[in-house]
Parts: sequence; structure tokens; C-alpha cells
Amino acid sequence: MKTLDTALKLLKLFETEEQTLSVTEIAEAAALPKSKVSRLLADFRANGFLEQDEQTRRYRVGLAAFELGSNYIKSQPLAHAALPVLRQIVDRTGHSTTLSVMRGDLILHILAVEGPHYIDGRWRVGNRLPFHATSAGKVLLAGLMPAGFEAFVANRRLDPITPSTVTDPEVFRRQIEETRSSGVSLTRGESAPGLSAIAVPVLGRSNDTVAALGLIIPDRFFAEEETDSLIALLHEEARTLSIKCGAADYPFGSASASHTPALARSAAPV
Amino acid sequence: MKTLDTALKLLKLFETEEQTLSVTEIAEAAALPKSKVSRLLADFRANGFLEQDEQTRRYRVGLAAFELGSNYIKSQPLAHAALPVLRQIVDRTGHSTTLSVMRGDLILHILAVEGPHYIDGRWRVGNRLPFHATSAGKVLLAGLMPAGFEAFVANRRLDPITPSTVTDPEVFRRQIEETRSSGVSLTRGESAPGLSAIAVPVLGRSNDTVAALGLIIPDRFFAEEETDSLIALLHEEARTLSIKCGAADYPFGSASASHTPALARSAAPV
DNA sequence: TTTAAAGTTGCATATAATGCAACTGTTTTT
DNA sequence: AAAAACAGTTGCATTATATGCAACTTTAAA
Repeated sequence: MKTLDTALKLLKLFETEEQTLSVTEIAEAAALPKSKVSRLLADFRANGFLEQDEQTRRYRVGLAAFELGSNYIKSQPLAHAALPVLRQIVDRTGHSTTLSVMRGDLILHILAVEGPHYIDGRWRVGNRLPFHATSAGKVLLAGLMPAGFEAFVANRRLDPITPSTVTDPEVFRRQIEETRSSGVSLTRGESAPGLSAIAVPVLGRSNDTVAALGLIIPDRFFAEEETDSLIALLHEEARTLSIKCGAADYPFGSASASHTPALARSAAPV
Repeated sequence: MKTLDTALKLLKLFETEEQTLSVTEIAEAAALPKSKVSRLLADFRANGFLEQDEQTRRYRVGLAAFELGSNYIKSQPLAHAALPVLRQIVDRTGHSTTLSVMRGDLILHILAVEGPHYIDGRWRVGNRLPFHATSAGKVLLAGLMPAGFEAFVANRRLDPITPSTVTDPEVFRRQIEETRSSGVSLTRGESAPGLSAIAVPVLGRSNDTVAALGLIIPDRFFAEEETDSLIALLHEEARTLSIKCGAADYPFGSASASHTPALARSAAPV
């Protein structure tokens, strides 16, 4: 099944930032002869998975791909179960809420419900952000066991996105460890100035971290004194969701008899 | 390029309502031997376009497909240009706003910005609804020229979704004609009880209808006397968007010197 | 007008897809 | 509990299908 395999690798080039791609660009990127690429793309186009600009002949993602992709939310049990939960969190807190998963070396928002405060498009569904500059990313990394985490940090540059982005591997490592024990990460302006975020893990069947549930809060609406109750709320909802996903236990937040009941706040130093 | 072609046809089965599909179901639906289907699906899985349930072995849409699909919005010029417009409409009216296109014999919401009033999940991005029960659908049908419309009505059953759904082909035809001349469709509870909708066309390069821009309004928040100004606002924004998409002219609403300036309201009889 | 570049198509060749049937594993029936 | 039925995957020879080169067409630049 090599034909389909190379075809899908071409399609994956459209998952990146590039808006449109030409036959030549794709052929070069994939190190394949143009004739082959041309034929494959034509077939994707015929099936609606790619569209071709009439003028420039450049290809872009097609409606069939969009429609297929939007079924992910409906068929993925986690995402499906999470939608009402996110809604409720927005209702109760007034803040935009997201559900994020790992995807390669970035985090991907698979679900987002926006609150009344306007937030930059970067937080919309389908957007990707680096691990080290987001609370969701830190929660997901903390879910990897030490070995996996070390592998990540080893060959990764912690590029600064804003002046507040953590770039020191030691500080980063310590934050991840704190997140691992407290089950929460709080970041302030690390990926966009003036924007804070709180995230907690959602656990799956074998109590591994399968997603991060988080709030995005513009600083001017972020009341410091509410932090603890927001974290408690997130933990509460993440517990519900985790149990629904088959997790045996959710060891964070107050309702559980487990460890670290109230020190959650100390998790992610500003 | 027959291998890719059959492979994509399998993938398209996941665009439908079905949440998950088994190898056997797919093989039957596509009239292909199970061995072939099994191999193709395994390859889609290896590339992340499909995921397989550990227990049931059934397939569902994968994360790669989701990520690819979400790039549609970014690379499709219309959708990309429309996002800020929708945001502005929500800000100004307080109502949820959608952008919809034709997709087979259903309409598909490719963009949606939710207002403060809770609205049923059916209006979320990626959802499909029948033409005859939605204002967006009527606008899109009105954009087809008479021949195309007749072809549609001819072999189509106007199944009732609610008691208010239009099921009489003659009434339906008249509504489409009125929509064609007025450039607006207003429906009340035709696809869900207690929910009204207003939609106007967005025109493309050759002044054909490429999308429908619409509001979804729960009846209890729908102030009758605002109807005209809502329609005017939609027309105004749709004009901006149409010009951006290369339309030479936008013949609806007040700012244009064209025809039917103020009778918009008479468009879609309740 | 000439030259260059991008994209598509024809064709002989070899590679990769095919379907059958056998095999494994899981669920249902008696 | 054993047997049967069913769902899914894999081995293998056979042939259809994808392949790359080069010629060709089309669009853009000089």
C-alpha cells in the first residue's frame, strides 16, 4: 500500500502553516517527480479533498477535508463528551475554555467555547501552539512520564514567544514537576502578552493524560482572588470528564481523598 | 490513479452521520473485498487520518483529518475574510452568526460565531442541514438559476422537520423566487421550534452566490421591529464581503443604487 | 518575439495492488 | 463448555496499475 501512503504524505503538507502549495513546491518538499505529484493532486481535487485556484493553479485544502475533519469532534468520545462540559464552564466563569491534545511537537485545540471577552484567533479550534509557552502544553508534558519528558526537553529549543516565555530548561523542568504533582498549570502572558491561562489534565482509561482542559483569561478580567476557585472548578469538571473517559481515579482537586488537596495554587510560579 | 480514488471513497463514508464504521460495513457499503478495505484502512490509520477503537476495532475519523480540515478556514479566501465580519455582526446584534455553503444536497456551516444566547449544537461549524428548512438553504438555492433550482425541486422530497417546515413544492418555489429578488430569506421555526433565522447571499467573482450569511435567533430574543435593521445590517456586511470576494456589484440593501431597496422584509412569508 | 518555467500527458516497464483462501481471534449459539 | 459463526488480517501468484522519462502544452517573464 505504497501509493496511498505517499499520497497521504502529500496531503499532510497542507496541515502546516502554508496557505497554498504549487505542484512544484510539493514535488520538491516530498522529493518526488512532478508527474507523480500532479496526478495525485488531481485525484485529490476530483474528490474534493483539495481545491485548486483557477488563476494560480495552486492547491489548498478542500471542502471534503473540512467536512471529514469536523466529524472528528462527533466521533471522538472525549471531544463529544467534553462539549457540554466546556459550555458549562464558560457559563459559570465567563471565560473562554479550551480542550487541547498533543499533536507532534505542538499542542492542538480540538474544542473551544468562547466567553464574552474577545480573544485572539490563536485560541480557536484547530490552532497549534508550542508546548513550552502554554499552560495546556505544560499539563500535557507533565502527563508524559519522566523519560518521555526528558526526551522532549533534550532536543528542543525553548524559543521565547513573549518576554515572559520560559526559556531556561531548568526552570521549565521545575514547572513541569510542580504541574505533575499539583495537576494544574498557570501561565501569565507566556504565549501572548496580557493573556493568562489555567489548565488541568483530563485522564483516560489507564489514568494517563489524554487532554488538557483550560481557561484563557485576559489579564484585565483576571481577578487574582478567584484563582483558587477557578482551579477547583476546572478540577471538578476535569474529574467528571476523566471518569466518563474511563479513568479509575482523578487525583486532583478537593473532592478526591488523594494527595495535594489545596496547594494547587503554588503550581506554576509567575 | 485508481487506488487513491477508491481509498478516498472509503474515507468519504466517514463524512456521513455515522460515528464509527467497521471493516465489514465499509466493505459492504463500497462493494469491495474485505481484504482490500482492511489494508486501505490500516494505511489511513498509520497516517492518522483514521483512528481505530482498541476494543471494537471500529474506525473513526482521526486527528490528522481534523487538523487538515481546520486549515480549510485559513486557506479558503472567503472563510478567511468572513471571520472578522461574523465577529462584528455578533458584536452589533448580539445574535449568533453563520456562514454556509452548498455541499451535496445539504447546506454546511463552514463558520459560526456564537452570541450570548445558547443555541443548539446543530448550528455549530461542520453541521449539515437540509436546504428546504433553513434560510441559508433558501438563499443558496435562490442563487442557482431557474434550471438548477428546478432540477433540485424535481427529485427532492420536502420532508417536514417541524410543523412549520414548508412541504408544498409550490409554496417553496414561490419563497425561492421572492428570495431571489429580495436577496433575503427569513424562516421561523422551520428547522427547529422556537428558532428563527435570517440569511442573505454572499456573491463571488462572477456575481454568483457562493455562500449564505445568516443570523440564528431564539424567538424570545427576536424583536419583530428590529427585522428591517437586521436585514439591512446583513446586506451591508454581505456587500463588503462580496466585494472582497471579487463581486462586481451587490444588488441588495440600501447602499446600492440597484433595485428593490426597501421591500426586503416581504421576502420570506411566515 | 524569444526564453524560461510550470504543469500535464503518452507510453513501455516493473512494481505494487489484487482477490482468493487460509489463518487467527472474538463473539454468539446450542 | 464446546461448537459454530463471524470479523479481521495475512500469504502468495497473477495482473493490473502506478511509475518516470521525455515530449508536449500552457502560462509567465525577458
